[in-house]
Amino acid sequence: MLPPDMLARDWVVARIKKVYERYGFQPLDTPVLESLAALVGTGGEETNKQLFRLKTPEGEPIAMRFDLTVPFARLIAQYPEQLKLPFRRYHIGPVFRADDPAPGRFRQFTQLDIDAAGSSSVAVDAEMIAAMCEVLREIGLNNANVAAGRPQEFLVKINNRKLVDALLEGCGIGELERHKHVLRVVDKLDKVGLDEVRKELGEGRIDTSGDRIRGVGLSADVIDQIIAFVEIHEATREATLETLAARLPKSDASSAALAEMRELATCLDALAVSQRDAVFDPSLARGLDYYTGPVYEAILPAAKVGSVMGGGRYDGLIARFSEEPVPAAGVSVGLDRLIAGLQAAGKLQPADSSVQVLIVTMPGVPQPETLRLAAQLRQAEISTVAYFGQGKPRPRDQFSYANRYEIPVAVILGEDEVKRNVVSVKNLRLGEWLRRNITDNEEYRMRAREAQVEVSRDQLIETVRKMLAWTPEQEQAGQEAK
RNA sequence: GCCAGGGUAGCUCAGUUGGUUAGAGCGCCAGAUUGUGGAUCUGGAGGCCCCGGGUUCGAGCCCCGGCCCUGGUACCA
Repeated sequence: MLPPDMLARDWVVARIKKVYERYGFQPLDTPVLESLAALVGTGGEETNKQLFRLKTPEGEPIAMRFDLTVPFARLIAQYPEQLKLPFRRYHIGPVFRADDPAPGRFRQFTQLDIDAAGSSSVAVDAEMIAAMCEVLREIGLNNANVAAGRPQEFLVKINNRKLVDALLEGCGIGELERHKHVLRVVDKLDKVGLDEVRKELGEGRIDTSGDRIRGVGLSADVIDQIIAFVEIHEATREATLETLAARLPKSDASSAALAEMRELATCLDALAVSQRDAVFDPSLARGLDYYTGPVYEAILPAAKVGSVMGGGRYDGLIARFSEEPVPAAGVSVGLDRLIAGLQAAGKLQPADSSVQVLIVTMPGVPQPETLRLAAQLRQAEISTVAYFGQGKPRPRDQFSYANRYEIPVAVILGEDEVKRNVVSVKNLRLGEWLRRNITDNEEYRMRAREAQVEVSRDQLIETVRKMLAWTPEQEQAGQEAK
């Protein structure tokens, strides 16, 4: 990964960590490799196939982790003495899936997870959702102007496995396989639309490429019931719940699920999670098999990369590693996908480097002079590089270099400057701005030094700082003031 | 797996009914400009036209086979 991508990535990671720590999650790390037994069977058949399998030199079967949730569950189960519950941690690291790579889908990618073990309270789920929204806002997305007609920049969808289960069982669909088939089809709602989903739940349909697609084969009234459930979109989470309550088949399971969602709604309100940022969406279906309650997912509507964050409650997972059942909930951020999405939405300004100052030297200037200058700038926490390229250090090449790496300020140290104990400091962005409309070579060259001042050494830092703070807008305002 | 579209310069792509020396833009390098970048102008480098076979006087282009990529879709009992 080259510097422009790494700079963007580090920026995003730093923002996300800040939010996680604000919510009281502590950092933690685990090995990339886990014993195969720990990973198999935790995420359903799907994930078993996606495992990269290996062997230790001793012949033990191991595999590379496909997410950070399962290693977390293993950890909680393994150290009951050392970890006092409830326990919450965040975790950043690479995960691996032996899948066919697709847009926004990679074989190795980085996840940034938060998880909380040892509480079955929906308050924890609400905090997960609040943290998701806050992360997305912290990296520069917001929905504040949606009312004014601006597009939705992110959306967190919330559903509950228990609701879906109650619906399908109420419709007489008991078997797990058909259950999953229905969810797979419903998941396509955004992509293919209501009519196509309706067909696929019944007899099947012919898709745009002419392929026949096998349907689930449900009867018309069951399909109607599912569609009626899935298409509910009210203005608030509370209103969605009311409509939901009216349309769900009555049963103990459905009233329990509804009660849980009402409580979640109350908690979200208390956390001031905007109705615009996070909605109840009965059509949300999430793949992983271990979810047992609320599930959540974040999308960036402007980018077609799929979901960028996902999570939910998995009260049964830790029990697979220990006698003690431990309830837990968590959220994963697919970092690479999130960054791809931000870029697609034009929300990340790519930078070529984070260097602030280039020291431009002339032939005949002793290197120790240059290094002393660099040290002075670095002392002041200014990121500085001196040009030590091959060949004669022509100033033209050095300015060209600064331009290539978007270094905003040049500090020029020539024989003149050394002799008189001064430096020349040039604001390269201002220089570009001043000469932006010139097409005549003569004039262009004459105005080469316009953005440049000569200062004594003890004014250097102050001068550089001012230039770093420069923006075209500020320049515009200054000009108009005159 | 299936359907569709691709594979030509570092990148994005053009390439006429098959015609001899394969192009453009961007990028890169150099010069105009020996202490001043990005603008402008001039010049230059850079190609197993995916691979193998075939048709033809002649193939980047047509035919057959393969490989790879992209999009869509399915399967993952």
